[in-house]
Amino acid sequence: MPKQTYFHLSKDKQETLIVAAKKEFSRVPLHEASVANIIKSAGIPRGSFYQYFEDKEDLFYYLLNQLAEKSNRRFISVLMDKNGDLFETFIATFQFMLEVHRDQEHKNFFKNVYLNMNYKHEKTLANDVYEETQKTQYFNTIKLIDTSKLNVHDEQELHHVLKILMGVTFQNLVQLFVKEYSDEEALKNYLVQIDLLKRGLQKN
Amino acid sequence: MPKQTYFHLSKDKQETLIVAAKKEFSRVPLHEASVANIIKSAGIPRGSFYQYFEDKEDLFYYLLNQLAEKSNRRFISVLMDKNGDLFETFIATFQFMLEVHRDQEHKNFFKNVYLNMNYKHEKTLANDVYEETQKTQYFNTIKLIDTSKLNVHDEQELHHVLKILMGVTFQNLVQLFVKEYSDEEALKNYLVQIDLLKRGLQKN
DNA sequence: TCTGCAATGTGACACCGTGTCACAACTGAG
DNA sequence: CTCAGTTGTGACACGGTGTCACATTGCAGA
Repeated sequence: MPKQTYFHLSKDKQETLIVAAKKEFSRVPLHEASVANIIKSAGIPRGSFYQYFEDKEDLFYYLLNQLAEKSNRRFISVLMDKNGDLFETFIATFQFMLEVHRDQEHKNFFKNVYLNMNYKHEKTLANDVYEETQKTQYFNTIKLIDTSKLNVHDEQELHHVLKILMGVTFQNLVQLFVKEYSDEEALKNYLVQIDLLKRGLQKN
Repeated sequence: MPKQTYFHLSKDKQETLIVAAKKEFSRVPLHEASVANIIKSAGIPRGSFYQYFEDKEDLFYYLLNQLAEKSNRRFISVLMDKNGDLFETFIATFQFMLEVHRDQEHKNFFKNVYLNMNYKHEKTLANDVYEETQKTQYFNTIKLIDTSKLNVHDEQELHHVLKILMGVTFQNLVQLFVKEYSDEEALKNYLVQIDLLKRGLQKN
């Protein structure tokens, strides 16, 4: 989390920092990004940077979290639109992600995120970061799911279903960049996997 | 891949390097590891290191690949033992992984691998690295699978099933370190997920 | 045994990035 | 106008990387 000093800055300056950061994190993944480039691009002295952020990771995860929150809100609203249908929601979300990632403004940034998707990145994207909101938000989301269509017996199993779906979804987004799939191919593969998940991998 | 020079070294010296590398990569994840520590521990000059390896990544992935190959051979032999039962094989492999990771010699190394599991790590562990062997090995493995128990219609779907199972397996191994589960808890969770995958997430 | 080329060993060095710290500038309450 | 608290600033110490000129070794052929 950025330091208080950062939040005392004018919205303008905050935005400038974010833009500069995104530019650098679009160029290279986190561990190759340099503070030097960010400050040059934002036009602030080095010392100031460290007044605002602990380090580049602090800024990176703040940025990633902002984008994740947007996605998360979208996920919830789609879930409501689809009357709690989890599969439909995941598919719609995946499609939306394809669009977002196609967009030049975000493309390279997400490429660097997904190709270096480690636990902390995934946790951030799964909106698991700032613990206060985490649990309540999770329970609110869970409540929206229509479990009557799901093959689960208790909340425990529902939790695992979510884990599986998120895992598979992330995996497919990673593949999008690794294999340089077209949107159509990526979606096709994802749909096959979702279908397999729905109907079960084992023959009855 | 290490340079030829490395392979010209005596087995002893090779082993010393490997031990030193593993020590450093157990201490910290790849991007925090330093060549300085490896050479100090191995007792070789800096210049020599760069005679043997392109950089520390080269050494890291070589090491990881060695371990992955061991796992892979094990996977295949278990698959044969279990007469091609994919689920049984994955479960047995997961259990074996739990044992291996419990072992102090490997524990921290794998912790650093899994908590920073990015695409390249996963690809290496999935034994996807050196392209020549990759495809033939994949097809040989596939042939061993008893598809009569699986809810798949073609090889394409089988491929996706493998993707899903590997993804879920990796995810659970990561959780082992993130949540610091006991072996029993980790296995319990994994079994719940495998069971869900088998029977399908959607109610009939 | 000697010669000379190719392969390997070596560590000082140039370069680059990080995070800090002493000091400067600003701000606002009294 | 003052002064304490906050923020701005950039030079700097530190540590890590990969290279390169030179030293050493190994070995084939005379």
